[in-house]
Amino acid sequence: MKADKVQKVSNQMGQIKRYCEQKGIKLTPLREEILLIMYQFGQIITAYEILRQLREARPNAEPPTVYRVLEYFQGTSVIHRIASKNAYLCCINPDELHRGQLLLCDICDEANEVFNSGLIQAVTDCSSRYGFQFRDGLMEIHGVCAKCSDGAMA
Amino acid sequence: MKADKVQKVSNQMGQIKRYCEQKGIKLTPLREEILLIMYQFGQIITAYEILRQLREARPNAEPPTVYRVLEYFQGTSVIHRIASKNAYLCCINPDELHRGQLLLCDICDEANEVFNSGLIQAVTDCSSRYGFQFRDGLMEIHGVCAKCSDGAMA
DNA sequence: AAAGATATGTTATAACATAACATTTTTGAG
DNA sequence: CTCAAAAATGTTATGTTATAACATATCTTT
Repeated sequence: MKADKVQKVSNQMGQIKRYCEQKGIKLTPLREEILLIMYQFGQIITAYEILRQLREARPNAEPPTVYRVLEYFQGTSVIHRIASKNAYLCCINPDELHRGQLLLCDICDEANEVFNSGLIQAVTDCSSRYGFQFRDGLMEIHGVCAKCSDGAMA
Repeated sequence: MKADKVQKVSNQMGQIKRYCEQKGIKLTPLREEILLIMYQFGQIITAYEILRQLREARPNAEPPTVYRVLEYFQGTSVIHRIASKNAYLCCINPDELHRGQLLLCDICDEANEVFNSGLIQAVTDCSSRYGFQFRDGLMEIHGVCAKCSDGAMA
């Protein structure tokens, strides 16, 4: 792994640890290992991919081990579940109340989490026109990312 | 089943048959049976629920039988797959290019398909700010429907 | 009637997720 | 400190969703 990536992951781990301490979110060795796997993976990841990697250190790990940690972190806004991909992603900014938009590239599978309050407002307004109360959460938006739409790709 | 519901389902079947004929979408006995099951169910439905019902008439039906029909209809914009629910729904208005918004009630599971071009514009605009090309499709919006937010519910 | 395309049948398994109960570890009250 | 409750993790089994791969049947066109 390249040095700059090691540094990046290390920064992310430091940041999330501070966040968890502030919020009273308990980290355990298992939970930290799973966060580390997710940050190192650097993109959306499935529960079973986490399991495969976790087994390098813990050969006896079973699905519930992973799913319980994922559930705990979802409940504490540390990670998102991406329903349309059956995958998970560490939240870029848990302070933003765990909402925002996820721009999902259908070509390269890259996920870019952004926060646009105008769009949240637009959805809220549109919904209310039908008497529907929009529940703030992560909105999954599918399309093609900048890299993939810039020529280059066949 | 109540008479008005029978009438409604019958109308829906008539409408979709005309639509398919216009568009060159081939209906077969199996495909019609599955559409009928979906319209009669009247809400979002899982592939395995369709399978259970299909087996009343075709006891030997297996998952691929259902999934292939669902795939065919998705490709022809006759039904939507709802990723966040692992479920399927007949499209209210296939002519609207198979896009729009699906207001999904997290309490009663009701799905209401609507079409708001302003919202599509808002999402397109927001996405493009990040160099992302929004792919028009069904947007899944979670929240609470009018019925469920009107007191009454505990 | 034959050839190719389309649709469906059939068997097996992959991929995603949770229920239920056992054990271990942590935490807090007394 | 220590015991009891709570929290976390281990373990086994199974539920749920979806597809791969190959066989057979039907339809279509010549």
